[in-house]
Parts: sequence; structure tokens; C-alpha cells
Amino acid sequence: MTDQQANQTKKQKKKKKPQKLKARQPRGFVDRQASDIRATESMMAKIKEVYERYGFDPVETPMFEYTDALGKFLPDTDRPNAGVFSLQDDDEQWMSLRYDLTAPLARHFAQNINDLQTPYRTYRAGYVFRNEKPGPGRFRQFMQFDADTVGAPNPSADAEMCMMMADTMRQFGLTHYDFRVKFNSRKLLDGLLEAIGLAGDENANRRLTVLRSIDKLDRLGMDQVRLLLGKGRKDDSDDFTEGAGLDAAQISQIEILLLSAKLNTFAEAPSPSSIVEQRYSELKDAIERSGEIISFPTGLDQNQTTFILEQLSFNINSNFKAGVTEIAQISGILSASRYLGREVEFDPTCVRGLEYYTGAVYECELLYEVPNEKGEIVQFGSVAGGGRYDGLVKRFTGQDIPATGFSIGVSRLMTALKNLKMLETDNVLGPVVVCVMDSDTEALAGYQQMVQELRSAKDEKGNPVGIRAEMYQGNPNAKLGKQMQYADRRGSPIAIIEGSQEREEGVVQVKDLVEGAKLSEEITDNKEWRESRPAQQTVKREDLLATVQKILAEQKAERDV
RNA sequence: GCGGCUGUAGCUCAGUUGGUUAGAGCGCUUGCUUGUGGCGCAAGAGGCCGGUGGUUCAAUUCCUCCCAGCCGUACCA
Repeated sequence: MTDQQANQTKKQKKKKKPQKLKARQPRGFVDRQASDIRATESMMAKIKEVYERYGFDPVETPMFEYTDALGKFLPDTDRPNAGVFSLQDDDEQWMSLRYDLTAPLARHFAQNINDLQTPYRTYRAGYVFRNEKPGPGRFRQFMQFDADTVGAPNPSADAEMCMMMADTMRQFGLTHYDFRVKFNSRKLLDGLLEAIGLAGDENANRRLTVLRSIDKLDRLGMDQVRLLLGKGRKDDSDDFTEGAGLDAAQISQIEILLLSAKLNTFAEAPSPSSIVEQRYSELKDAIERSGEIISFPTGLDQNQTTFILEQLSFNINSNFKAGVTEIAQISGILSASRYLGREVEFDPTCVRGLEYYTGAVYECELLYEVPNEKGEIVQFGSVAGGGRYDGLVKRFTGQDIPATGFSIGVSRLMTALKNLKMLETDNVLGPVVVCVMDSDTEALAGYQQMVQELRSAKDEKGNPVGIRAEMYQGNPNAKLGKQMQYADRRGSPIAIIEGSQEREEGVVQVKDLVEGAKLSEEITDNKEWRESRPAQQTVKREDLLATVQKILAEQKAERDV
């Protein structure tokens, strides 16, 4: 046989080996482990507590909606693989997995408009699905937790949402050093765009480009945004992004809006005066370049931004004027209840998703750089967002129904808090493990009785204080060492051993695994380690429950120190 | 979608200037110890060297295309 033939035979043999099915999930979908699930549940309980306190009630809608109810086109006619996951029902109607909880709420409200009391205040949580490229903390299936007020036309409803957002974050134990809620009004932006000559359908694309550029101010800084508003910019990978093509005067006018908000100082964490001065000089530069004539307020306070905006030459523009008024109203409410300048601030760079918002928009972001699993700092984005959507219900009913609401990205927030190590770690105790020494029916029944006794424990007043417990359900002939190892790796606090010898004497061995692990550090010889049976005691069978309770109490006291 | 980087054992990663049988650490299984976790010692299992096509006597290594992952960018109603 030649080398070549030998090689081919080898190849054929290789090919014949049956290919194993690769175990994997679709991109952007994840399996969630016990600790993540418990963390998510505890977060959701906290969110719910806040929403209930604000007077919101739960409602639930299905994961599927008819595609047109989501306000999207069929997947094959518009963008084939972008946005929603869709499928055709057996009656050939297109339906889609919901991509958020707002559109389904609008549908629900419109459908039940005659039975629902307005203002209709509800919250709901659930998984939503987006057919997009996943990123850090971004999945294709993720949990959102929404609150909305339908039938509330006044900016006070928007202000309330900002407050509730802040309160929810505080419920997680975060402080105003950890997060910030930002709000803005679409009207302000629309008015600005109109004022600098970007009104009309023919400028729709440029308006989009401008808004998206503004949105990036935090991340890229003013210099880069100026490029985006002008000719365009190259990113780190040398990829070129086309700009909006504005001239210097137009860019300067946008700059005034963006910079004026930066003058705000925070009551609890005042900016150093050097930074404030720098902001002032940047703003003065922009004003000079734009040709606007503006005087500055004497003192630093929360209203100076409005003060400056009101002097802009295009404050006669009705949209812009309405925007300034709206911002002032929201600011007033937030200021009176001491949120403004602490957890919440006006920020003209807060733009949000572009289509359905009609007035106030708001979002919440963490003030930390979030690392990924490898410890690299990555762009994380906001953890909650929302706004006013006065036109959404109208699509179904034909009548104007004002509404405002927001959604918390629970999955993303959990990922962020986890990566920042700000999440309470999983403190759920493993179960007490009853080891199986004999596999005859009588012995097995005895083990089962022990776990039942522990599970159904009651305190003196008769309240259930059941202890997590299980008997070893693996191979009943498994060696004791194997069972102990199982208990150890499960994080069990206690193992219980009863062989025929103990049974005859009416006793059980109760082993404190936590204490035992501590003692093991001083023992290097295995024989000694085994024979010394560290932290193990022999007690009467009827004292089992009391002994276990005592050890658990001791361990708890130890942990709490 | 566009650009860059990376794909070798369950995990983290070596290595092959193209050559016979591809390595380490951790993890896993078993034994020393037939009734005791940890440590130690010993043995063992586990690889389409991401896939396809090509160049070559010979490809895990070089080339093409594809796929996947990461980062950036764009999009995100």
C-alpha cells in the first residue's frame, strides 16, 4: 500500500466516524443558571414593589401578536431578517414575537377601551424578542419590565415616570452616584431641526443623521459629534460614517443646545469649578460662532438652561417653544420633589428610538464603565428607557389617546450589575443530604422519613420552617465518599449518615460540612483526615431535627459575622 | 450590513520553518482508601487542530471561500 492509499484509507475512516450533534443555542440566546434566575427574580420583585407603590396594576399579553399590530411590515417584503421574528399561522396571517411590551399594550388598551378606566396605569414583565445582532448585555431574547400610564396628557405623568425610574434603581440599593435618569423632549429637537432649516420630507434623512449624532455625544465627545454633523468621521477600525453635511453656523446652534445643559450642577456632587468654567467657555465659543446674542444668568441654578434656551433666536419656533415649556414643567415637578439635580437631569442628548415618541423621552444609565466577562470595558448603553407616545393607540381607535411609559431592561441591568459585582451573591443554601448506606426497602424508607421530617419542620408557634433536604438519589450502591463529594459540591451544610450499625443502636451521624472543611486545612494525612471524622457527631435518631437546626443556626451566626 | 482580530481536549492555552504517534495546566473518571468531602500519589477517558475547496508525495500548518466568536461601527420601529 502506498502512502497515498494509506492516507486515503485514514481519511475514509475518519469520515465514517459518526458526527456528534453539536450542543449549542442559537446566537444571542442564552441558558440561565440558578444564580441568574434567582437574581432576576429578586430584581423583578423589587421593581414590582415600586410600581405597586405608585399605584400600578399588572396585566399580561401574549408573546405573539399579529404582525400588523406591532406596526411592522411583513418580514419578506421589508427587511428580510431584521427586527422581528415572524411566522405565518395556518390561516396564512402573519404573526410575530413581540419586540417590546409597548405596542402590545396599545393593542390591549384599544381592544378594551370601553372597559378600562383611564388613566389606565399598568405594569407588566416578560420576555421580548429582537432579531438583531447581539452585543454585551444584549440578547435576542431578554426580559423587560414596563410601566405605562394611558390617558394622561400632562407632563406631570412624564415627571412621575422619571421619579419612578429613579426609585426603582434605588430599590436595587443603587445611589445617585451609581445611575442617572435623563429626560428631554422630542419637541425641542424637532423645533431645533426646523429652525436650522431641516424641515420638510426632503430633509428626513438628514434629520435622522443629526439626531443619531446627538445621541452619541456621551460616547464620542463634542469633537467627534461635530464631525458627524459635518462631513463625517472615521472610527477606530477606519470605517467611515457619512455625516449630516451641516455648515459651521448650524453645528454651532446645535452645540448651544447641547452645551447649555452641561451647566447644570449637582447638589450632592458639585462639579469642580474648573470644569464648570471650561463648560462656560465652550458654550461661549459656540454662541460666538453661531451669531446668537445671549446673556448668562448670574448664579448657578437648575433653571439656567431654560434661561439660555429662551433667548435663542429660534425660540419663536412653536415646536421649540413647546419643548422648552415642557422641559420647564417637568423640571419644576422634579425639582419640587428633590429629584432634579440628584438622580434626574435634563439632557438634550437623550434622543431614544426614533419613530413613535411624540413628547418627553427619558432613559436611565449606569455611571460606571461596565466590564465584560474578560474584564474589558465595553459599551453598555442604557438600562431603562421610555417616553410619551400619544399616537400609538390612535392607530387602532382613530382617536388621540395620550400615553407615557418606560421599560427596564432587566436582563441587561442584571448583566451589568453582575459584571460590576454589585449583585448580591447567591446565598441560597444547598440541601441537607441524607446519605444512602443500605438499599433495602426498609432502610430507604427510613432515609425518606428523615428528609420529610426536615422538610416539614415547624417552629414553636407551628409556623413552617422547612429545611431544604434530599436523600442521595444517585446509584444507591455509590460509595459513601462519592456521596460526601456530591454533598460537598452541592454546597450542602450538613450530611447525615445512617448505616445498619447506627440503625441498630437507634442513632445517626450528623456531619457539619462547613466546620469539617475548616478543620481539613490543618490535616495533611488522608488516613488521619478520614479517621478523625471531623465535625461529626452521633446523636439519637429522635434528636436529628433538633441537631440539624442547631448546626444550621450556628453556621448562620458564623456567616453573619 | 461594514471593518479588525481570533478559531487546537469540557475550560485556559502551547505547538507544528508542511513530515510518522498533536502537548501542558485545570477539570472529569477510576484506584490507593470494600463507611467519610480536602490534600497527596498513580492510572485512565476525552481532539473531523471550525468547515469547504485548492497547492503538495504529504496540510492542523500555506492559499481560497464559508461558518462561528470577540471588539469596533452602523442599525435597533
